[in-house]
Amino acid sequence: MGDVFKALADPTRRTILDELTERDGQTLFEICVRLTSRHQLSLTRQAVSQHLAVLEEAGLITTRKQGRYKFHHLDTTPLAAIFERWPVTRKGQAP
Amino acid sequence: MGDVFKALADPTRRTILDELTERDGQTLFEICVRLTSRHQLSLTRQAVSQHLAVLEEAGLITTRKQGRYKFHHLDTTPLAAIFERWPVTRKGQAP
DNA sequence: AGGATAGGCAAGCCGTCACTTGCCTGTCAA
DNA sequence: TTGACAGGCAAGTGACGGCTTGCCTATCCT
Repeated sequence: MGDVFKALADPTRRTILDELTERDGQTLFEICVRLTSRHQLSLTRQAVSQHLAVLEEAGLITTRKQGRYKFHHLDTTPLAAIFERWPVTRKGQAP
Repeated sequence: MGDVFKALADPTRRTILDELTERDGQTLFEICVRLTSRHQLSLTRQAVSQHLAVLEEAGLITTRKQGRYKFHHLDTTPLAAIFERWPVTRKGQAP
């Protein structure tokens, strides 16, 4: 479970999750392009690749290889464990 | 929002949140004792104090000072922003 | 077949972070 | 009032993390 938070601790990785939320199943180069063109993040391909490896190890993304392409898919199920551990109490909720 | 994930990235801080979930409004020394006695974590008082500062800056705990005691209270409302950003899709949920 | 494309592996650099050590401030009780 | 208790403020150290550089493998297209 610690891997999930470690993965989410980096702002670039959170931006990657945002990009996959908007358009799922992107490849490494697509993510690189969108990070530079839409978020002004000029990162090396290897840097993004390492970020994706961290996200995959945390279980937040799954990969599907097809030919020479590797597509990345978002998986938010690990986030559900957060709420089971520390229930979120909003205003007006019963104590 | 990045402060929340940075705060949750450390296992000791997550354990502190667990302790405050079980018993809210603890003081610094109480947390120290419970970390050592129940979680086998032998940390200095200052180390725990720094962890609490990080958690407070992230908005995950609030402090209430009374005399020479300072009580720490859990606040899980920042966690709600996680689900608003990346909706958790459980199995059997409508696409 | 051969070049171009998509991606992987490994070492190195630099900043941040967790933790300690040392000392100082404020509050309560005897 | 003086010590004991609860907490705070730094500065220093060692390790981990993010990023780059350089090179290598695999797949597709002409």
